[in-house]
Amino acid sequence: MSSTAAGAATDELDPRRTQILRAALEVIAERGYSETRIADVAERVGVSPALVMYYFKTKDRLLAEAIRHAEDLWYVDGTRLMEAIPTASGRLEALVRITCLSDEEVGLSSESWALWIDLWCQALRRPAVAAVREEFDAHWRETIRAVVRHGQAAGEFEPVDADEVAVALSALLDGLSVQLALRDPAVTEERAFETAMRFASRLLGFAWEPPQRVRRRRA
Amino acid sequence: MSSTAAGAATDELDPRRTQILRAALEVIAERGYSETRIADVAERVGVSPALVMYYFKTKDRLLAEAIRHAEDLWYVDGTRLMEAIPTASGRLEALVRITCLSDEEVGLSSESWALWIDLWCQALRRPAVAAVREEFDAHWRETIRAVVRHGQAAGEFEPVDADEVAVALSALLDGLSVQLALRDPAVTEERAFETAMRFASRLLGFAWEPPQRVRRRRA
DNA sequence: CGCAGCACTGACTGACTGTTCAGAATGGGG
DNA sequence: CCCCATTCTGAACAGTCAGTCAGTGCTGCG
Repeated sequence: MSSTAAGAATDELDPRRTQILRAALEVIAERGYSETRIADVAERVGVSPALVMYYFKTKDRLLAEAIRHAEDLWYVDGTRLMEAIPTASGRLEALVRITCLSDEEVGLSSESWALWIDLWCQALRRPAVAAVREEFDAHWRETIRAVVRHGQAAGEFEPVDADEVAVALSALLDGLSVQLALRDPAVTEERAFETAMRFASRLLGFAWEPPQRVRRRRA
Repeated sequence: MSSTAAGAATDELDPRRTQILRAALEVIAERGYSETRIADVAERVGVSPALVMYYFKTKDRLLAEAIRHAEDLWYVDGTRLMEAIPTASGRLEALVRITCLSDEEVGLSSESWALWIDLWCQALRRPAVAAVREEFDAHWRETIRAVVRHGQAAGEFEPVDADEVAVALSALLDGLSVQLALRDPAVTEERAFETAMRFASRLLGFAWEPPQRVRRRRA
């Protein structure tokens, strides 16, 4: 999943290290943060548990670095995809799509949202995790804000407060994603996508109509 | 906190039992679901750990019942408060207020949102918890939907799809509450409240202006 | 060759904690 | 007063797991 050419650069630095980090991410996604045992991670890599301790002095450190690693991967893939799109409304739609729809090329939605919720949960009590989370969220809102400003400069969007939009839209996306991650029957991926887009278009005053029942085109 | 006269009825049934449940909720809020030890709960009540096992055969069962207990408390307090308000827009504002603002008489916001995030996290993997969560969320959306329909019947709100509004508004509130629970500096309680209300009023087409800097009145 | 440094392991331990169990206290009914 | 059910406890058990440590194999270098 993900990180096709993304992690290549970091892989060069210390293959074993990033190999362990990736394994840790997989285990976290499967078993949850607090249920992740270093034995699991070691087994997945095919090494002894002691080696994991050799690279990361402690379990906390391993998990913290794994989370940060996931953050990096996500942004490398995400921003690359975004920059390929010219119009602001198109970019915004891409943003919404990668958070709501899982069948995209940037395919980390379903399981990575679980990881995201887990991150929140840990951030409640572990200051180290909280710092990563806040940083990540600030970055995310900044991304939205930039798209909004871009669209406003180009005359695509109305001149509303970009900060306000960023807070509101990111919150809405978070909330919808929680329902998706928990597979709530009341919130399907399409519904989440359309709800978020309707919200965004109304807020920013640009035209947007939901795709017809057919799988949508519109690169 | 909360449950002034609320838990009275259930307290009669088995005082010790509900005493343990309440203690469990406190510990969960402090230490987190997965870090909660039965020894903690026992100590808080002032009994031996074995007694906790005596009432609830297993730890999982204790925690599951504690969550359900919290759910009950929340709704008893919540609906009682809501029914005292006549207008739909007033009710909606009350809904938004009890989720965003912590200094209200229904004072479970700050720490109970932590419990809520924890609930999501556990629901990811434990089917039993997932069931409680889904039921709770469905109930919550139904509450919103009812208020919307009520307002539409009274001509306060525009005739938009009530389901759609319920999904969108509950998602927005969830997302904002996450930021509040994690004490993100970018999202203060007032800001969350105003953002949600602006969203709701725009969506439903009713007039709403943010309160002036002064602490608002308007019962 | 010999040596130093690195990646790596197996076996162990120490702490923690859910759970059990045999039995003590308590209190009401006969 | 005795009996029985209920409530409650202290102590021990058993499993799990992060973290340690002494030592092994390997590689490259002088």
